[in-house]
Amino acid sequence: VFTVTAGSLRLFQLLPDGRRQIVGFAFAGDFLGLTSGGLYNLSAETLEDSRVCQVPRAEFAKLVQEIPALEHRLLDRTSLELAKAREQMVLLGRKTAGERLATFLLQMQTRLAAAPPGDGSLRLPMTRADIADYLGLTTETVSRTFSRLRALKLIEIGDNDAIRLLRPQQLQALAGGSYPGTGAAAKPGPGL
Amino acid sequence: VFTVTAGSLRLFQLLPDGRRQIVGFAFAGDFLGLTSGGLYNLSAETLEDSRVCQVPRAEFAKLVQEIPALEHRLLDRTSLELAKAREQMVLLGRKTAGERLATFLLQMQTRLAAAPPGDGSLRLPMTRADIADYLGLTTETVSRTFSRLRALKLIEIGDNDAIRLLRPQQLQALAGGSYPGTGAAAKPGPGL
DNA sequence: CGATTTTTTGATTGCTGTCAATTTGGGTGG
DNA sequence: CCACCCAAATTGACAGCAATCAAAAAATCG
Repeated sequence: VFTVTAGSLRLFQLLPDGRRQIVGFAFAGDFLGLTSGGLYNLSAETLEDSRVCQVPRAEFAKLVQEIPALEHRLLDRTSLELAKAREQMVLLGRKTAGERLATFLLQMQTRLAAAPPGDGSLRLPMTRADIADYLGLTTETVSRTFSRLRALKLIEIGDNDAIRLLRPQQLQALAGGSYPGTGAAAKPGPGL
Repeated sequence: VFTVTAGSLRLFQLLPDGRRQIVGFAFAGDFLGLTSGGLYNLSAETLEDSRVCQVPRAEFAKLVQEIPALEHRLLDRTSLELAKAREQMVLLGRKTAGERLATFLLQMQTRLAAAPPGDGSLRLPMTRADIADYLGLTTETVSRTFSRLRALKLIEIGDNDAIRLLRPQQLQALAGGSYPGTGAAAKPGPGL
C-alpha cells in the first residue's frame, strides 16, 4: 500500500505479447494498492524522480480497523476512481484520436493545475509512448494528433515539453464531455 | 441506490452526438448507485423483464452508519469493480475484435454460470448492438466476429441466442489474459 | 401472416497502425 | 564548450482492420 508524495507514476497492465495499457497516472497525493483479493495486480513505474510512502498491508489493515472514518474516505476515493475509469472506457471505446487527446490534455490541466511552470502551460511528465498507451493509440498517431491540434491553433508546444492550451472551450467541445443519458434508472427496457 | 434481484441491466454513458459506451452489465445480486459526489452519473436500462430493490439514498446512508461491516463489504465490491473496469480498459485500448469477443464470452460464462439453460450453453440477454457498445465495436463487426468464431469451431450458436463455448482453453488463449507486469512498484523509472 | 426489428453478409472507405526515415533534444565525454 | 551518441519525437508512405453504407435474411411481434 503506497501513497505518492512527490513525482508521478504510470499504472498499467500488459498482455502476454507485450501490448501495454496504461490505466492511469498517479501524482502526489494519490493512493495505490487496494487489490480486492490479491488478484488483478497492477504494475507501476515512475515517470520521473519520485517519492512514495510505503505502508505494510497488515499495518494498514489495523489502521483501518481503528479509524472507521478512514474506510469511509477510502470508499469515497475508490468510487471516484471507478467513475474515472468508466469515463476512460468511454474514451477508449468510442472517441476518435483527436477527441482522446483533447480529453487527455484537459484531464492533465485539471490534475497538474497547481504544480506546473506558473504560466498557464503544462509540463507533461510522460512520454508520447505513455500517452499512446493510455489513450489506446500509437506513438505516431499521438504525435500526428499533437501536430494537428497545433496547426488548428488549439494548443502551443514550447521548447521543452511545455504545452499551452489556447482555446480550452474548443478543446472541451472536441473532447465531447459525456452525458448522463435520460434517466437514472430503468426506462425503455421491456418491463420492470 | 439499487440492488438487482432478477433480470439484467445495461449501464452506459452517452456522448453528445449519441455514441454510446456500455460500461457494464448488472445481473441479479449486483449493486448500483454509489456516485461519489453526485457527478458522474450512469444511465441504466433493463435488458429484459427485471426486478430491482430500491433504497432511498438517505436511508442507505443511515444503514451504513449503523453497520460498519457494510461499508467494508462495499469497499471490497467497489475495489473489485474498479479492477474489472481496468481489465475492460485493456480490452478497449489494446485488443482486437476477435480477442474482445472471446474475452466477453468467457466473462459471460463466468457471470451466467449458474442460471442459464442447464446444458453448457449461454443465453445472452443483450443484443448484438449492446455487445458492440460494450466492446467498442459496431454491430456488424460483432456479427462478423461471431461468424468467424463459429467457422473456427470455437463456438456454436443455437436456434435462440444460445451460445456454446466449444473450446474454452482456445478461447482463453485468444482472449489473452492480462498480466501482472514485472514488479509491483517502481522499477525502471529514473529514480525514486 | 404481414410488419418491424435484429442479425447477417457484402462492398467499399477511411482512420489508425505499421514500417521506415529524418529530425530533435538531452546527456556524456573529450 | 562542443562534438558525439542515443532516445524520443516527428513526418512520410503504405497497409489493414474495423467502420460505413447498403441490402438481404432471419427472428420477433402483433
